[in-house]
Amino acid sequence: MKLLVIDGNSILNRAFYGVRMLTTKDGKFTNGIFGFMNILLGMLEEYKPDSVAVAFDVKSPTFRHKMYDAYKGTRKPAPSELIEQFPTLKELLGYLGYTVVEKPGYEADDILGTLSAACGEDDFCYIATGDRDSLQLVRDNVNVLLATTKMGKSETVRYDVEKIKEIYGVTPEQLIDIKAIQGDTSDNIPGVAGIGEKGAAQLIQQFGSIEYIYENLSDLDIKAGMKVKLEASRDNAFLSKKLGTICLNAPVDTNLESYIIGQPDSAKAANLLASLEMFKILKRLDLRGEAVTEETDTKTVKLSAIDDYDAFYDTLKTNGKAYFTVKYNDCGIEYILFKTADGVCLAVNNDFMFISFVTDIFADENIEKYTDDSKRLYSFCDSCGIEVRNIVLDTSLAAYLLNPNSSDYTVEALAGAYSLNNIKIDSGDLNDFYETEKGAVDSCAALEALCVKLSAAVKENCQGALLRDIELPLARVLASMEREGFSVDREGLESYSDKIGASLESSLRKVYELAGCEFNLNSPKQLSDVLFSEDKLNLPHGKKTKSGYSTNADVLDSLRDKHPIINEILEYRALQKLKSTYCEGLLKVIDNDGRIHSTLNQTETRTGRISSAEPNLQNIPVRTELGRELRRFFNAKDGYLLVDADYSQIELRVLAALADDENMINAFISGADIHSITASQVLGVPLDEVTPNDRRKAKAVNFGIVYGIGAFSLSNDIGTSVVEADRYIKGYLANYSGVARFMERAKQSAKDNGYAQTYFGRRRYLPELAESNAIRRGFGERVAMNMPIQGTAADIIKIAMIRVFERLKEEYPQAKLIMQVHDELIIEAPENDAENVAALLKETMENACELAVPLTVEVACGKTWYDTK
DNA sequence: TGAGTCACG
DNA sequence: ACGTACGTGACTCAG
Repeated sequence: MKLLVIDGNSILNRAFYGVRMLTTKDGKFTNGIFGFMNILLGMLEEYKPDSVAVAFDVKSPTFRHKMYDAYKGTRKPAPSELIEQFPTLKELLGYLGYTVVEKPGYEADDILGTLSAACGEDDFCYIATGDRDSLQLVRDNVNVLLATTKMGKSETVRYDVEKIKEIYGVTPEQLIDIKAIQGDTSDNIPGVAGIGEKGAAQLIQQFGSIEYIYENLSDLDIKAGMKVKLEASRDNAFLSKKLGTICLNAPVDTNLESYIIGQPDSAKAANLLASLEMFKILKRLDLRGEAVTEETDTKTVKLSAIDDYDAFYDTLKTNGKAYFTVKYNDCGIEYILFKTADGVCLAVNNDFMFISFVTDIFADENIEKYTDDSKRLYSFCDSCGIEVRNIVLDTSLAAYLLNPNSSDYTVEALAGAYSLNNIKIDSGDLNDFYETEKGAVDSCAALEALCVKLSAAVKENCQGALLRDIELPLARVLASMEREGFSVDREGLESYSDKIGASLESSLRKVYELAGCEFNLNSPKQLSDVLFSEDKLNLPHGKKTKSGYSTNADVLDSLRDKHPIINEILEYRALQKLKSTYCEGLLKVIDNDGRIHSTLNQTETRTGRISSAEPNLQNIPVRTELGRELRRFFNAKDGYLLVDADYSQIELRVLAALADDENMINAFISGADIHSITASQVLGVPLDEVTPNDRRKAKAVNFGIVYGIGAFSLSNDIGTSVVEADRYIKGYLANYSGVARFMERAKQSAKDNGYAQTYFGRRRYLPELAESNAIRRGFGERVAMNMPIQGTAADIIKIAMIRVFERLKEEYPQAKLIMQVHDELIIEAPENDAENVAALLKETMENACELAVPLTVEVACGKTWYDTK
């Protein structure tokens, strides 16, 4: 019999602290269970036991923290986030067929000991724990699998008798004697006062046991000082040995047969895992098949090839709905899978009929389309002139609205999330196809049911309009923007790159000279060594990071006048960034058409913004002149101009409106500079007496408020004392009392609902608000205040994008929207249309949303992006 | 792969 | 006593 005995408390503890905080959408904490299952599954795969017992302490679990305990002499109770995971884990283990063993009055340790001792000659026992104390249980047929969590990755190390000998130089039983001398404050084991780890180990290595040592104490070759210590703690040493010995005869069932892995209750296990949103684990356990037979109704779906396109089209027309997924390859569409009432139907792109078939279907206004990646579909269809009409659901967009705190919106993941991944495929003649395209077929089989669930959930959340009027139409706009791309002057960028490269080299040489040595300046670690080591420049160091002292711009800035090297390093950093990220990075991604086509992600951010990647065109430099020069190479093609418009202070205006703050609303209506007005009101001075410095501070507070500011950070930002920063904030909130009330309301509402939301009903779930860790809870509160503001602004510009796109198509079809930078839109328009397009753009953006404050837009035309500012 | 840094709104 | 403003993406080093 091969037995795996797990110290449930210890492994769950390790897992909890080793895995980043995870929660389900409704706020249940799951990171410990997740880590536990990963460790368990890893062990099951590696050691293949036929019996499994999981031991738990019955008393409430504690958080063992040696440093803390050494100081306090007690144990800190485990946080509620961990405690609440115990019952669920036990339930799950039960469903999976593993025996949970608990005995009041006994610790998990004792159960491990007892079960391992119950193993006979023909048995083998693995003990899984994170606690080194259990190493004393190792025998010829008992190994300990010690789980350690290093940098979020769990690793288990197997200890057998030899490994113990190698590491500790003693037998497993002698570990008890070492500990009896050494003691352990966290376990209240006194040990011998004055002798620690090293001394204890040496004594036992040399003499074997405390019994032998004390029986022959006077004769042994031990230093006199140590003998005195030993003598003084004689009673404690024997007491400690007793305390440190793990019990081998706890009153638990020692018949190993009882622990043979039982038949899992697959349905319950699958349901529980699904409710914990652990789809990876679910998949790894492969519970799919059996889960179906139990309680959910079995669905077998037939996979067949469409042989008659016309007949198939007719059935779609009759239904008025088409559920489909598309597989693309280099040449276009490889095949399409349709989910119908009868099953999954395959249309392969292998004849001329196929294209006319899909063209007709996609363009058919009367067929509602349900699919999984509408942006890609629009993009492909645009590229070959196929119309796409009436997409009513995109699973990724719906799921993103339901919960943006996710990173995987594939149908596969979503089917898992909604427990729809238990559909069997009857592949018939298409067995070969199914073998190679299993994932796609399984996904399509779940598509219809998934759409039903997602639609219902969106409706329940009152997010139907958000989906229908914003996200779905936006996908088409983004597809077009990606396809259009941004024209770039390659030669100009190359020569700029050379120029930067030359400065970079000379800058590097100057740094080496000033440092008196050569090193890798790109390595913060090496730089920190050069700057702060006593034998190098020995500059005063600031805050520390995990791997040394920070060398970031803030720190360096404060050292500017301490050493001439600092300026040069900052210069080097700036140049290096321009060269590697912007010159080389951008040159690499200029397409054959001379344009850069970045990807605009619609389901990436938690606030509802879109993001740009490969390359990111939303962070092209603008704040320094040298960086801003880069924008000269982003241009309009021949005969065209760029039309660039950006919202003025959109987030503050949204805040004023959401907060319904009369003061702030009037400030915006007056049309004067908001930062100056703020300074004037908060300081109680007339508007024309506001100094630039006052304005600068007010501006910092205005920004900070949007982020859920604290006095500390503000003081850092504007270079005043924390006390003074606090005064600013207090004054600000007293003046804008509506804003103060809004912030409280936002926090309370997020706490009550579990999520923050925008004006348009976009949600962001905030499990952080339920955490006991004050730092993380504070973060949750700041997000609760920020998300409605940032998110509402994001919603507004999305609406503007859709309207601008539609109007351009109608009125100036040659002008194209090509870029969005959160509060800025860029159009490439024919020179002759540019002025009109500029007016259209400004008007559409300003009227995207009716708020209590006006939205104002500044617009400019130019040949390059640089020229539009 | 994660940490550190820095570009943008 | 803690750590310290929201949201992104890319590059580099080092284990």
